[in-house]
Amino acid sequence: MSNLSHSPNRWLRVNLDAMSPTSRPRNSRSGPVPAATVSRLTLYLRELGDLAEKGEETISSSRLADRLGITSASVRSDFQFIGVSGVSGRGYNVRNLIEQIKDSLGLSLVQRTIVVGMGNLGRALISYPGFQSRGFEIVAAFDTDPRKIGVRVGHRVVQSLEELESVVKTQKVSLAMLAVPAEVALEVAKQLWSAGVSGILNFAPTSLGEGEYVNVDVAAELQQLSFRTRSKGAARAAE
Amino acid sequence: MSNLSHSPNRWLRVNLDAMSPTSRPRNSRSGPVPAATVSRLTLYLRELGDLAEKGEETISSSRLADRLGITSASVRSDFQFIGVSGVSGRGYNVRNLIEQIKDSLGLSLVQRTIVVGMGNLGRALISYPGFQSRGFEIVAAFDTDPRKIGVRVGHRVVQSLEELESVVKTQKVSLAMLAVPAEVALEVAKQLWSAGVSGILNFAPTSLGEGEYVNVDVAAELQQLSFRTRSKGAARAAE
DNA sequence: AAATGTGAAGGATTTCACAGCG
DNA sequence: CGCTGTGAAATCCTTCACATTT
Repeated sequence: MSNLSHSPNRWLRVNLDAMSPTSRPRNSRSGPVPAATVSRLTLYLRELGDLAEKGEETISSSRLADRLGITSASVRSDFQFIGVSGVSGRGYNVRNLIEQIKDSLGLSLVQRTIVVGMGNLGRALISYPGFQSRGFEIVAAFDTDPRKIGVRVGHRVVQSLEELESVVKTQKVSLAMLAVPAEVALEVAKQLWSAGVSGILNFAPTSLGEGEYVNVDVAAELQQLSFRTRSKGAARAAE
Repeated sequence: MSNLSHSPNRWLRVNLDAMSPTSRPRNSRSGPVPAATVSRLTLYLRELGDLAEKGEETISSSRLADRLGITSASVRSDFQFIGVSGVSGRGYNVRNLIEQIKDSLGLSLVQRTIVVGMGNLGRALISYPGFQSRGFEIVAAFDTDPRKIGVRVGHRVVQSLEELESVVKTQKVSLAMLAVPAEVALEVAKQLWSAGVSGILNFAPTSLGEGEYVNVDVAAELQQLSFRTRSKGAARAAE
């Protein structure tokens, strides 16, 4: 349930009648939010966070676009998909924009997250300070290696995978970051889904089959970078 | 915005059985390789590596497609872009495929890479064993913190950024992974480009402006995952 | 004047569907 | 047969351009 209990305000003009998770405002460019839009929404959030810190109150589509190297039309069209409106001649209200993007990404409440696999990468993830401010809280860490279980990493104690299901339930975990060796990634992923996790961010270079997941494959990104530096001399930076 | 792709015809050469290191086929679906294709090529490489290990000699577009959750037409069309051909009724030769994809991504030679920033993430990257087999060698590590310089991480000794330029030159470094705090990322990126690095894989959640780079923003990926798990119940897993 | 909101145009990418080959 | 190679169709995404709003 999205709770937009902000006081009415002249910048914000959304139809927030009964927004159940799957319903969309209808002054939007109707239809489902395109994947390309979703991916840009996360970038807008990043920039808007900066702007808010600097005390900026409004932002125009074209200034925001410039910061990201995209077109202003693209920005406006993305905002329409999530039903955000601005003010002609002035722009969009930064604070509202942040709330509405968060809301449409399912980030109005902090998402409770776990890390599975306490190798170098898993430990780095646990200690990374940037999650909290972007909507995620790491509530537990897991490994199978008995030598690692019970050890403190950051400010969490590593637990056995046997405790997975109960932790997911009692702690209301929704997402997991999977940082285990590729050989076991699929197997552990199945355990995660069956324990009730709803999505996995997978750092192993493997497909995970049926469930909901996103891969982060650093070597693959390097390979794409390699291609760009070879072929086009004047390529646009992207992310 | 301006689309300044200025790559009409660079070098066009055949690469069927005659072998010449850097060649670009012409029985391709002419024109530049689409970004979407490039990103899938890296995934094909991953799967093909597995298949090769298992001793498979050929693979059909549809079996490969199934493994990645995409369509076989997509696979065939991607292969056409890089001028790879298969055999009717049989499929594609795994070993050749690997070579040709590597070739078209600029990976026929190992790419010499550095890591800048020896925090938790930088150290995890240095120790990650998966780069070598996918075409990258980490040849040096850098930090600015005097307490870290001279320290051994993995099997490299951390160097000062002052040595950057000379290392890039003498070691023929082409790519860098940037794992420094967001506040200094842009500044360090400029140093990297001016030292002669041709592409940067940026782990800080910031845009880097003009040069050639790709961002890996873990929190942003989590946010996209969050969206997917909220909205569509029957979403396709992707990467 | 400055900026939004949006049809319509234009590209890019994906998928279809099927002829033809081994 | 099974599978490739490929035009053509379909879909998705981006950008243009301009009327409209504050």
